[in-house]
Amino acid sequence: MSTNFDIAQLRSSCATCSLRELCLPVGLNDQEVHLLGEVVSHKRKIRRGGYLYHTSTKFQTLYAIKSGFFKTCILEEDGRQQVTGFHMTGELLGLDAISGDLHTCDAIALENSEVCEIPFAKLEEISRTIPSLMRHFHRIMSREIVRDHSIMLLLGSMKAEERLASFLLNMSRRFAIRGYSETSFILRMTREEIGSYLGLKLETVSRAFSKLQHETLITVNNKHIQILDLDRLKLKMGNTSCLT
Amino acid sequence: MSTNFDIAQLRSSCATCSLRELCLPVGLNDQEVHLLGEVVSHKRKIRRGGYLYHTSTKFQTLYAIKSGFFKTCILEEDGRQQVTGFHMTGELLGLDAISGDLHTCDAIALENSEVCEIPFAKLEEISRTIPSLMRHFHRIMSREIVRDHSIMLLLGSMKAEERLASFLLNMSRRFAIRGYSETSFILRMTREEIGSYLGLKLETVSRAFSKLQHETLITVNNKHIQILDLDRLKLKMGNTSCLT
DNA sequence: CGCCTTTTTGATAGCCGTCAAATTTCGTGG
DNA sequence: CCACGAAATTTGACGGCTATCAAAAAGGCG
Repeated sequence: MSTNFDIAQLRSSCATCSLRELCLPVGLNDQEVHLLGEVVSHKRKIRRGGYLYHTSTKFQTLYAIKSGFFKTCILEEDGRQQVTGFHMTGELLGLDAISGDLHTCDAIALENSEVCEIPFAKLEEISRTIPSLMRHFHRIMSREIVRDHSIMLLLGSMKAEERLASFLLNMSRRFAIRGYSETSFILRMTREEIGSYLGLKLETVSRAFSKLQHETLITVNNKHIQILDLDRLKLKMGNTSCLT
Repeated sequence: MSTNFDIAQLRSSCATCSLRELCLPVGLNDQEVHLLGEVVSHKRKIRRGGYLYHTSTKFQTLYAIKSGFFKTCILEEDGRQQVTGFHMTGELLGLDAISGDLHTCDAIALENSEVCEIPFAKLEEISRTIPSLMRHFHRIMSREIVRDHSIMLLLGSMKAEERLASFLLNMSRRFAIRGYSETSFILRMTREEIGSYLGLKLETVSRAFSKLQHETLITVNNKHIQILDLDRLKLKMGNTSCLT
């Protein structure tokens, strides 16, 4: 029975996870990954539309997305709302909550999803003995800051079509990294959610889709997007670094 | 002579720095602060208009602002530019560079300034033995992410006047924390830089200043701003959390 | 299959960007 | 300390982009 238990552990641990090279374990050796796996043993399933966490609830664990797709959004008292990000497999959720021990946004599943729970106190603890883990964790936080800066550039200086092109190229690249097609994919979010993320109204997003389609840069079939000319789409947005 | 040296060390170390409660040493005991001080011994002066670092240069050290005022901005190949932040004493610069070992923005002094150099490798090293340092460093990075999210909200959903009100309230609060007046201060940056930060053109910023002045919410004398009614100014921006 | 949500498209209005010119401020050198 | 020129700021007029309002069409879930 001990054997069965070990196998189950192994199965669900970081060591054998297909996302090992995308997620927190990047750069760790086998022994280190094993240690990390013991900290990250617990998992959680979230149904489409369900909340992974709510704003203002206590923060104790980070979450790594094992499968599925999430959005995070902030909601102000006055009703103002904004999607701050869309999140795919291997990405970490909850980094914003470290600063105040409370979640500062809602995380909502856009399809049935599964996450790995990473108790933050334990992560800090073991990262003291695994320098490469600490370093990679710092890189992940820093990358989030860089991402946010490029979204600020987008929101501050791009027109609707440029924003949408930028968004599609970003999606394309992230799908490609995960082994999916970079030119044909299904968007999990609504036009309204895209608009909130890009600082546009849903009608403007819809119009921008139509415009890009008329210019034969993409094909739009509701949520199914096909990119017909990646290079020309990149030109659209002036060769900026497209939401790194 | 050994005595003189020790005194000099002490003088320039974190232990006696007036920003101890604002900066990296928050939450550390005397012994820990002393250790940190040895890592942070080197300082650097930057003249107004000078660069602390350039985009794409190698990253090795973080900087804590000892005195003065900085802006950070990203510059795209196509000429698109955006101010990503204004930075005051006690704040850390360079966090964005951790992810790729290269600086992703320019940091420029808006007045004669002095910074403390924090070799990042050494910071990671000693934070392994000082858990409270590691924790606070994580909080600082996380806070940067939260700040960026609130700027995204601002850029994505606020009108010009609301953005400016939000910006002024943010400045006000940060001056107050540092012991300066929260209702009367000198802005170090130009209208164009404010506009770049807020996703507006300089003329629009100027008009928004005039509008707020006509409504007797503030008094504007070029770079000198006086806030006449903090509460009404907060109402202006719909009680959002004003660039936390 | 039917209802509800999402998306598309059109018409109109308002905010902000652009262009322009006058005025003030600031930095430099005499 | 003053004077000059460059830079920054303010204000006006106009146009374009996007929000808003509205209605129809398409898609999805029970």
